[in-house]
Amino acid sequence: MTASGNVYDELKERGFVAQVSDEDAVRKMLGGKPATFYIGFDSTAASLHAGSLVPIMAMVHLRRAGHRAIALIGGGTTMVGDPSGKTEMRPLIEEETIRAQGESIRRQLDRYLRFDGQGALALNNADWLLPLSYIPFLRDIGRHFSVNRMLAAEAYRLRLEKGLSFIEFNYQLLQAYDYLVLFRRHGCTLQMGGDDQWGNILAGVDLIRRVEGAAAEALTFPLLETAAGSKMGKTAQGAVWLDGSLFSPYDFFQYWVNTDDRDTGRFLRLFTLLPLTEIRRLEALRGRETNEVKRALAYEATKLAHGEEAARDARAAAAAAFGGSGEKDADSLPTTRISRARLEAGIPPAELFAEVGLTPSRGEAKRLIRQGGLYLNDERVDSLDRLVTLGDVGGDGLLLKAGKKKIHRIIPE
RNA sequence: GGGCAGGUACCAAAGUGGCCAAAUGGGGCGGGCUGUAAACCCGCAGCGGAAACGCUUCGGAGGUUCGAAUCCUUCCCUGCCCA
Repeated sequence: MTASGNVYDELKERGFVAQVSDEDAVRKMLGGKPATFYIGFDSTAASLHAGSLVPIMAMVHLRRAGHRAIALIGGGTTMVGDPSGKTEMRPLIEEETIRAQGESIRRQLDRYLRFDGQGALALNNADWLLPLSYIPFLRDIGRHFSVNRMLAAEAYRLRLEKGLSFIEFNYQLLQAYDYLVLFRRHGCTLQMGGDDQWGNILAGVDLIRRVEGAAAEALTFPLLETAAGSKMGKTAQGAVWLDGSLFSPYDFFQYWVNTDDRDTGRFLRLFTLLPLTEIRRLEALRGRETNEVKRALAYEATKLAHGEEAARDARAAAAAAFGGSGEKDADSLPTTRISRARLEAGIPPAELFAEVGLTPSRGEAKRLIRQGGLYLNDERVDSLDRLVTLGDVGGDGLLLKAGKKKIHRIIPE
């Protein structure tokens, strides 16, 4: 907590604030009695990813300060697709898929927010969007929107060059309408979202003013990029999913450990609940010690996403893999069991590495062998036809490494 | 609906009958240096194969040809202009 004790100031200090409609009004709202706010999550995938952690953590902070959180699952809006900031149209998603994905997103959010129907609730805009009638909607809501103004918006600029279909052009109306519905039904007076949502959120603010004559506020979070300039929450292999079956807690932990030095302070503020005083201490550390800091970041973030036990396991596995400090635990490493018989016969290394998923194909494994990038028990594999046999297996099994960081363990059975 | 320009690998973008598994850039991956960081240097690059070589790929489907990403037909998609 900051000196003022106002969550708004805490959010700001932690780097959550990109734009606010009316800073004084928002500070006042969040400094007083419980206010109701919402953030929308479209159901475009079966899992949220690390990028979604910014809005999630913002909700967690506000919730801890006693405000009422509404997580709005975009079961209706996902049927349409948000063009904001996108270079091209997304393929439409099947209704059934959207429903299922929305449900799993709701479950993920529950980990962080604990939906209790009081201080935190999960709603789905499919409930009011899907039954809408076209003509009444146009007359009641559509008339408040200026096409001229929408076309001038930054969020559409790219799309005006590359093409924007009418269905996507409607997205903003639906999101604005969501805000209106939540204002009416739940007294929601603050909508937050990524900075690319600024236009959509303001459209809702305007709509509420026009039809209800009331003030509602908007707050956006910065769109994060890593110091290296890549999008937060994405790796070359794909998204850093919050779902442990899509992206293991171990990999999740490692993702954070591999944070760029320049990002650690920023990330500690955004992605952990550590007090600011502690964060300031940690980010002052330099050199080799920054690895300590990154482990703290990784541990906290993993704990929030997967629970304390998974976080401890991931930390132990990382220690085993990299020989760092902390308890080591080879059992926590990703492991595959291979029959004794196959090992006795001997397995070509490329086959083995590809089989356990350390390399996408045998060809890639061979490429790595030629480049000296594959290791058996930390010894470089120097030949394509040196077979892996039972003799290579030690007490903790057989350790495979692709590059210095991707690790897998083999246990005979 | 008409005219024009396009659809190539993760992205961008060359290639316009054989020398193309496909230039180049970015990204990626590996090695080196380091701190599981950054920067920098070197290298790799469809799948299978030790290799020879084989197989699949240039929006989809057909066709011409000894041979097609390249030519023809047709369909789908996108942008621009006109309606």
